[in-house]
Amino acid sequence: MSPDWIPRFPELAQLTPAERKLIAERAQVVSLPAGTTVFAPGLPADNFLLLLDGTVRVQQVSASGREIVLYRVTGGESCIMTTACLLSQDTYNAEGITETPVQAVAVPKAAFDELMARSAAFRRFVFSDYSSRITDLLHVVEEVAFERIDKRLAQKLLERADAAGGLSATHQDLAVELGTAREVISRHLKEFQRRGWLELNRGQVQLADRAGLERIATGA
Amino acid sequence: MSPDWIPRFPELAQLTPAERKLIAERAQVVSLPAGTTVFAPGLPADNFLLLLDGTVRVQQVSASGREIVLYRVTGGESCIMTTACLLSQDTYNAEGITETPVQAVAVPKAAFDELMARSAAFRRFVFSDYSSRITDLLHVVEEVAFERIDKRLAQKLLERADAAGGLSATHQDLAVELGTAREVISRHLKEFQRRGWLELNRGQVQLADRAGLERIATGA
DNA sequence: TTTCCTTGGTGACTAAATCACAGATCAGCG
DNA sequence: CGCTGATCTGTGATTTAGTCACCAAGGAAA
Repeated sequence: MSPDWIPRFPELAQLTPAERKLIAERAQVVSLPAGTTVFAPGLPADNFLLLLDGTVRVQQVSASGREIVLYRVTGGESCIMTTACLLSQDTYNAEGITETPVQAVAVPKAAFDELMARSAAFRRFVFSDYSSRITDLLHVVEEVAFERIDKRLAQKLLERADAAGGLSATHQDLAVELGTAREVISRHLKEFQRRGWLELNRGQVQLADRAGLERIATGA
Repeated sequence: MSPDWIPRFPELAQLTPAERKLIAERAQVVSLPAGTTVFAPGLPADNFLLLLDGTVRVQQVSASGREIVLYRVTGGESCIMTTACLLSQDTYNAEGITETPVQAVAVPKAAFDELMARSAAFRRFVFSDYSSRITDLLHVVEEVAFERIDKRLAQKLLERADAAGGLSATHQDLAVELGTAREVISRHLKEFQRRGWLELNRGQVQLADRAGLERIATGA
């Protein structure tokens, strides 16, 4: 009884029939509306999540209330932070929130442990997820510690704009993406607009000259 | 044949005799002089390292040459970053360097995989190490993104000074600890000295008033 | 001693963050 | 429709951090 979502995770293609059966019996497909807190300090985290659809945003909140987006988990990936939370003694202040409606497979901790014990493929899957997240975090450290805000903002705009160059986000949203202050974003956006690289409207950014942004984004 | 170093890792106390035998036969105790590069971009990483003695400093280097210390691995801990490097496609720019002479147990990748397959205790050990490192990285992100340099510098001085309040480090060393510029450190140290909190000599900082530093370090 | 290298000091400037507002825009509602 | 409160954006003033360009002191080595 191989569940029909297995093909969504190429790394799990090598699971044996018995392992597929185990996962089919013990895991549940869940639907979460946008804005659901998937994990947070203090919340019990007793499921390993495999995302089928939608995205989960993982971010950190400081004592002073400022926030920074660490990374996003999308379809075909797993959200190891949930389980990592469990293991760490130190409390840490990262939280995961669904950005869109999400369909996910929830694997209870006991089943997760059993799969880890039995399946080399499952172990590889989990480890590669850990590695990706560590890579993501290293990337955040590098950006925050060493890169200029204008460069990071240009990168983020190019990354998050849709095919038509549109992007729905307030200045505050963009500030959280980069872990900076709203005023800083407002000023840089204004300067980008002055240079003709984009148009601004309340809650909306419209890219007008990707090449200009790309020059900044690559550090020219 | 349980190797005599097993008690150094409490999490491994529950290994069965067969698992101990496996590790005894396949792992090697190695000695590394201070300043050895344990892992780095481009270097093959084919051993899982368990530290017996000494410390490994893990740091990140930016394109522009600036550096930041991410965390340290000390006796009784394992250095998962080495294996994490292997799994991640994306190149990343963290490197591990021994700060002191180091004694470590090197477990070859094949033996590591076998232990992961056979021992729940070993899996818990590895996962708890992953979690600790993620926690460390989250802490770095938080500090870099949200905290003031004077506060972080005071914390670092208190953390790294010996019992007598002495600390051998150049201003540049301290700048790397915090991922900032040498001049910034020089100016803050000077100000701390002016307030009577410490004495400065070439390559040496001597704390004179821990209470003063602690007030800054806790954000007063 | 002279030379070279490392370390630390400093002024001038740019970038970013913080603080304190004020104006603009929008959604909901009487 | 026209208020009202909430959200979003703009902006000046100030502080903090980072960058650039040097120079000088101290120590090591030739």
